[in-house]
Amino acid sequence: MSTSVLTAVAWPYTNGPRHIGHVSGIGVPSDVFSRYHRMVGNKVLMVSGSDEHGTPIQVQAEKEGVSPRELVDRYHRVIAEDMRGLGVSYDLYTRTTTGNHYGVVQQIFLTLYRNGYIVPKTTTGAVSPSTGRTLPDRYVEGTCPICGSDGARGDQCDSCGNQLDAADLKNPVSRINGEIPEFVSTEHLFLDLPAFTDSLGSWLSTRTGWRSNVLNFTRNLVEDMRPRPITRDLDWGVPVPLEGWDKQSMKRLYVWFDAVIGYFSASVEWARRSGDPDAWRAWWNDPAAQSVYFMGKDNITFHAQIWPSLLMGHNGQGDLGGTPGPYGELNLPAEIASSEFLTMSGSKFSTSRGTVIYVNDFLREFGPDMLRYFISAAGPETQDVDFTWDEFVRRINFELVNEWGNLVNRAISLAAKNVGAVPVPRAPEAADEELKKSARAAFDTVGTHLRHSRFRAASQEAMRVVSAANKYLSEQEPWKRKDDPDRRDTILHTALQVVSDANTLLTPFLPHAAQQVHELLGGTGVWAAQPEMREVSDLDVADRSYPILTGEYTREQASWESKPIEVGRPLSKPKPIFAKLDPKLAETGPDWAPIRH
RNA sequence: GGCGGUGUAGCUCAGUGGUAGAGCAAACGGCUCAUAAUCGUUGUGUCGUCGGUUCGAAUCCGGCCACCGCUACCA
Repeated sequence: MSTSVLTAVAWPYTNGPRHIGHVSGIGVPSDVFSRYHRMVGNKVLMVSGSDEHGTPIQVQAEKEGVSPRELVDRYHRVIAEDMRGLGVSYDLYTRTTTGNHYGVVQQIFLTLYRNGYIVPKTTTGAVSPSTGRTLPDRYVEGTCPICGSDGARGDQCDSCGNQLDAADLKNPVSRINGEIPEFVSTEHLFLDLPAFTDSLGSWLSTRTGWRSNVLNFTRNLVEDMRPRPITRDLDWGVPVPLEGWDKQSMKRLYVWFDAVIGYFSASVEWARRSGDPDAWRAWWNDPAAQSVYFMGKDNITFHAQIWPSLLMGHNGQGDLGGTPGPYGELNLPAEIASSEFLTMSGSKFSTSRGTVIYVNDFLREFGPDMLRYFISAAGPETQDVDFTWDEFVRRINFELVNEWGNLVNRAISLAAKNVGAVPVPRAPEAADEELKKSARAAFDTVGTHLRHSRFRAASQEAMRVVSAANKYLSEQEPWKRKDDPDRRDTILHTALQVVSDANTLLTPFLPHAAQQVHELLGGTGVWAAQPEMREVSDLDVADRSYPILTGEYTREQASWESKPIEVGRPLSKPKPIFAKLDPKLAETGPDWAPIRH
């Protein structure tokens, strides 16, 4: 039976190109997951986009001397290209500066407001005198009132580690332009999180199958929920659709509020572009649909606490009750698949320290599947993982190239040389049946791991089939069977069948290589479909266009089963699907990201 | 400070009560179809530390040590 699966992928902040840490916990795992579900026959909707609002964008734009829109136009394209190159199969990768997103966000806001979950409050905050914009605490610098050290930030002092309030800093200065911030009282709208204490708490208590760290962390949060501001004094964001607020150029919805709604607005945009504007309902209104959210651990609070609260408030399911808005009752997250962090030589990726590896550099030199394999086999799934070139070279050369690449080359070369086509199997023996059986059984074990987002275990199980096939060939020695062509053909047929099965099992991880292997085995057409960049017109704003990622994944042939290979298909001597990495890479790193000693 | 995580073979890790595991690395041997690839054999550990529960603990409980993350106006 086909299930509707929504793959909701965290929205990258549009302030620069992606590094491999960004995609290791989010892009690659979510894509492996989605590809698997499509192969099983489920209806997958995979959405994400660029998160483009907020103070950091504005600050950076000013630093670069461009408008915020120019900045995000540039990086949206760069990030989309990174994802395309990696083969992340979004049904829609869009952005938050679209007319559609603005409309959906405002509609959700209005429903929350009508249901009583949004309340005004007057607060005191730092404001830049020259621009009138909110100055977030971390952009205020001064002397720490506790330990007296200079250079403390408004949110926290790095010297003594205490949390601070920007208003308490001595000699506060804006880190953006050095001016002295004003502390003014200003009215803002708040999401009334305490009004979800009971509803969110009881919802969480019914969650099963979530990773325990996500559940524990969120339960902790629920114990102490305070109203959270959803507006800012800023002119870069979604306008507040309320009488009196909509005309103020310096009041906008706070970026986190509009960004999480992106999962839903992107689904709506996808539906509108598909020709059936209500098509999103299969994933959002049908309680049988599954929605799985992929993000880094720093984002758990937004996905397990705030986003469910927004949805409950919209649905009228919070402690204050209410009724759903025009979108009807929207599904809450079924699973929060949060990842840990990829570190670089023991510390966080850092642009300023030069410890960073950009996706586009990586793709240019190694192509997508080596990175995809490494992340799947050794990514930060349950704990932080340190990326080293040494480990990368080892995994790729010994596991991917030697075992899998060589098996493909070995089996097809043998068949091509001896038969020139997929040979006819004669009387199979026990060893043949056993190998084929274990390959067939792997569809269950690997599939179970993938459904539970256990990508390391899944790829390991798939590789087990590869090892078994190598061992089988060594034992059966088909190259010594010139005097018994029937037996030789049976062995070669078996080996090719298992290569085909292993290729299917590896397709979610290695979609590009899988396409090649499909063709080496004599197949034609699209085995694993890839996303494409498309330039589209904004659906609601005249004269505006932007690039999206989308794809026609229904035309791909890959399906999650052992398909009998077609006897008689011509085979020719293959070219290796992977080139081995130079071992020197392990010591020096590539010249665009050299290892520093 | 609070919350949480991690500490198992040289390396990367799996292993939630019943005689310590995998892959890689190392050593030796086989094979030579294949990208010097592949197959087989072999070793290795006070499972951070101290104590407790138990017939029995890497596995449960408590103390301690080391490293790390989060701590909400960060998007």
